[in-house]
Amino acid sequence: MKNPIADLNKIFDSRIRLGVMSMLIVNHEISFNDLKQMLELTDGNLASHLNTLEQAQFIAVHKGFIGRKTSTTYSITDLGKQAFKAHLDALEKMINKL
Amino acid sequence: MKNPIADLNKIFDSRIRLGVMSMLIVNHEISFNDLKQMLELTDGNLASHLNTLEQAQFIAVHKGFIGRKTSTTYSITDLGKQAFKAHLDALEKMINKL
DNA sequence: TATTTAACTTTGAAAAACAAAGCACTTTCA
DNA sequence: TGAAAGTGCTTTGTTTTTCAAAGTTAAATA
Repeated sequence: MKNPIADLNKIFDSRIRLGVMSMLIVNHEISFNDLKQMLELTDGNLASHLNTLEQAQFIAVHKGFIGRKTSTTYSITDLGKQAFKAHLDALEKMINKL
Repeated sequence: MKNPIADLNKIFDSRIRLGVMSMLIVNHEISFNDLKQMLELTDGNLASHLNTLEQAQFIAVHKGFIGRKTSTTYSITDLGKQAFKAHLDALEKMINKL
């Protein structure tokens, strides 16, 4: 038998990063503020998790405006999509022995 | 829209505890040593995660023998089964927007 | 002009993860 | 018989991660 957790991606151990990714898979683009409210996080906490995901190049940041107000939005990258799907596959494999 | 991570169980954020539970769902009983080898962990690390799961009453410990050698085995409790399934449901709901 | 909002960064504390070593007990091997 | 090895821990201490709170910059609104 094989180590069932070896293929899980460490970046997605965090529920918050998992939540961000799952939201970005569904919604093409989401603002900082929406993520914050949806996941019920403080600014600093969200920012640091987004940073981790950006470092890994799993998400991309877009600085823009709504009217003249700044609005930062985030989207998933191809690499991020790949990694997330691989993680979900690993989870499934681990669990589908049920 | 609802917070997608609110229903995830914090105990299962850990890949190791997730791995232990997934193994115990499939195999009725597993020894300390087998878990250790399968998950590639040090004694201390495994023991502390098992302790967390035991505290939560998600697993039960059985001290026994194989021949005359001591052998501690672990099994999942009904509560553990419930909690794990609820976690998997939450994961699925989070992801099945795909 | 004062306040608010957005999106951070910085700081620091608390919690969690982890490896290594020690330990009690038993068994096996030389 | 004595040394080495295995099982299943606990203890210790370090590293990593998480997180909240406060500070920051810049623009918008009252």
